Amino acid sequence: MDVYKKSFRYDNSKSEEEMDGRKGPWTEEEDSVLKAYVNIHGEGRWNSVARYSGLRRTGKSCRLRWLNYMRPEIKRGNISLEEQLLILELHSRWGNRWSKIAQHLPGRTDNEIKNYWRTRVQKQAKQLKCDVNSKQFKDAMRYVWIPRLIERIRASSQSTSGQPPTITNITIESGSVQVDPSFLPELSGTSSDSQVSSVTDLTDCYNPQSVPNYPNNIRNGSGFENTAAEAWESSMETVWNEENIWFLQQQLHDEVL
DNA sequence: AATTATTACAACCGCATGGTC
DNA sequence: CGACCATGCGGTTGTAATAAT
Repeated sequence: MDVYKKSFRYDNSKSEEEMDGRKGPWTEEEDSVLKAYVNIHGEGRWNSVARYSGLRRTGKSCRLRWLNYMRPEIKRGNISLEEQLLILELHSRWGNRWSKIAQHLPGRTDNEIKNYWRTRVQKQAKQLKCDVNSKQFKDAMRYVWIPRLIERIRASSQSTSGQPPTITNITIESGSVQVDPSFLPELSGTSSDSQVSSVTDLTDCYNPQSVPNYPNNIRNGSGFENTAAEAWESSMETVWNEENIWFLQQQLHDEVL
């Protein structure tokens, strides 16, 4: 599932770099060498990997390539709704502790989560003309974005009976998270989505004056097109274990009460 | 159809941390 | 204790792909 197989055009052909240590995108040959070496010797000792594998890369580079791209358990593809929810929740608690957050998302790397945050979440904040750490934006996330995600997760679980247990089993105190689904911001990230419109939705629906009495005051959002988002969501692969579900339930419980 | 703007994400960098001598 | 080295982490950059104009 190599979605991202771009061929960057760093100048990889310089013989000096070949001697001193290459930079830029990894080639398939390099990947093969790294994979073979790690399969034999295991992870860690990255400087040794760099030194003895024949790769002209730094230990750092080898480590990064392995952890963020080549590990067999790496999950590729779009971030699922459940994963988005977990990222938002955990980030609200831990801030930019990407590595820590990633530990609770099996198959996802800190780099991927960081990229998700920067490209999606920070962009929303920018559109709202507020800082990502501001109360305004945190309220928008807490009272608009997250409930929306929960609703969508619930909806998707109801439409897929017989599925393994998922995060959709979360129980939230009645009345605490009741938001008109059509009101909430678009979160999807497919290339077919209109990034601008999704941002505009969040901007439009967020009304600082009405928020203090949330959740009852969140109303009147205009709907927006979900087609692309739903197509994207339906293609998601979600792997959840009991521990993750329990963990998120705790997170949500703490937030709601 | 061509050009410009935006998005996604791999990879790099600098700094922090921890282990060893 | 301090110097050195390896590794980990978070911020940032660069570029291909895609969307918008």
